[in-house]
Amino acid sequence: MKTFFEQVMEQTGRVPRGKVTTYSELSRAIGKPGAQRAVGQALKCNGRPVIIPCHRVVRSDGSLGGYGGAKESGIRKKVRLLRKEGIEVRNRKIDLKKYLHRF
DNA sequence: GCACTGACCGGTC
DNA sequence: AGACCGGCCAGTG
Repeated sequence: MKTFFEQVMEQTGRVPRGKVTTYSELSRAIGKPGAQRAVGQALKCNGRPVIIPCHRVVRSDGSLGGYGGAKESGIRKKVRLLRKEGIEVRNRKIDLKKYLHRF
């Protein structure tokens, strides 16, 4: 049994390019619905966005949520990465109906 | 083991 | 649409 962090990172890495997932869906995929806060902890602590594409994780309402470092700065980069993957980003929000990846 | 924290969520105002 | 509130969960001191 891996740690919660390991599970989160693994699932996050499974999100294909051009799609996104929510903290809620992620927690559900791990088998702990309602552990979205913990999921956020894992992503912020991973400290390795290189091997873990945390920019593909957004909030359930479509807002980007957060990212490492300063809010705006991190968000800015996140938006850029998402757009690069072919995801339409409108004012820090995305269309979950189109880009939400289900496990 | 208790208390506080946080890249959250859903509902309400 | 933006702001507030209470509730959940794992990590940390």
